[in-house]
Amino acid sequence: MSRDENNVTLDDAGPDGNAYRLQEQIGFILRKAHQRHVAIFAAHIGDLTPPQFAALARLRDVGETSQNQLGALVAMDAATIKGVIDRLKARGLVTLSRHAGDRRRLMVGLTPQGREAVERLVPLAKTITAETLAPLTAREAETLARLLGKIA
Amino acid sequence: MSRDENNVTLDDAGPDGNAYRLQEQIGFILRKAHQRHVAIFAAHIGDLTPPQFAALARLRDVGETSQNQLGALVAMDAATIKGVIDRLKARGLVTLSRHAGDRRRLMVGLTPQGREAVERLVPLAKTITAETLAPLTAREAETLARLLGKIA
DNA sequence: TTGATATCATTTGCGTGCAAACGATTTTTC
DNA sequence: GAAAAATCGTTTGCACGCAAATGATATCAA
Repeated sequence: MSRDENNVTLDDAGPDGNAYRLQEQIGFILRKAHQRHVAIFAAHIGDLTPPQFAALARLRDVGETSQNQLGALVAMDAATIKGVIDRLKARGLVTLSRHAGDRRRLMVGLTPQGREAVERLVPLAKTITAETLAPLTAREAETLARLLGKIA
Repeated sequence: MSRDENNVTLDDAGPDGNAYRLQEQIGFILRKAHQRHVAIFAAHIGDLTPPQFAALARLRDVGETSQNQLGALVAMDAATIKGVIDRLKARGLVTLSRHAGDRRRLMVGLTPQGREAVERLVPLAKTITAETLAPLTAREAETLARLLGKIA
């Protein structure tokens, strides 16, 4: 063996070992991990999606807020949060009202049923988090959450 | 201070500190991290989505495969991969043909343009991975990929 | 005050992502 | 070989998620 000492990779790679394997890319793994979490969520909470639950849970914490503000709190743009809120409204879990001082704002609040739903589902949500992290040790789960938070 | 020694949490929590904060749940952080990655992807590769690129990249690695098989390789169910392939087909990046021995199978292959697109985009894809991981050290990135892989 | 700009919300269009039901084709089982 | 079961693909319906365009209202500046 004279030249070509970098002959370590398993498949096509340039002379500097610069292969591109989809399965190793962070975006691909991220998508799969997210998919698994959604599946676990659906298995435990069948009648509410993760975004819907997120909106309810955040609403419980911060109280009545404008629709777009709530969207910012749960990482949804204006178009997306609108659909989520519409569906929660149709199920009687939130109330909508115009802001007194600013007629552009659409205020969103929890109904008693909405609040009851959050309280009832929080234990399940904890289970979902635990099951998602089940393949990891407590220490690893801590690390994952921290690193993921950095790139989120 | 006599009882209630666990008084550490910042907001509502039971006597055993069991608060539920949405922002700390792995599913929520996962969704946000995924969103950021998709945004970075779109900023670099505007005319192809991550799933579309994933299908092309995997197709380059494994050669001609059936539609559902390819779906399994890129973590998409039958309904989803169909839409992705349809759009790639419409853009002349893949070819479709019936399998000789099994007339149920729809074989998918790269066209010359499809192959050219993959080769051209792989460097950009590497940049996208790097930018997504930019907030982390090389060591942290390694750890994140490993832990994420465990829960994916 | 008015005119420009910013903000809040809505709508449309497109692309995932999944469940469920379906038809067509194998493969298995008896 | 015929019935039953499995596999491959398609279609429909629903729910995000985002870009872009639009209308209504508020705020800022001249």
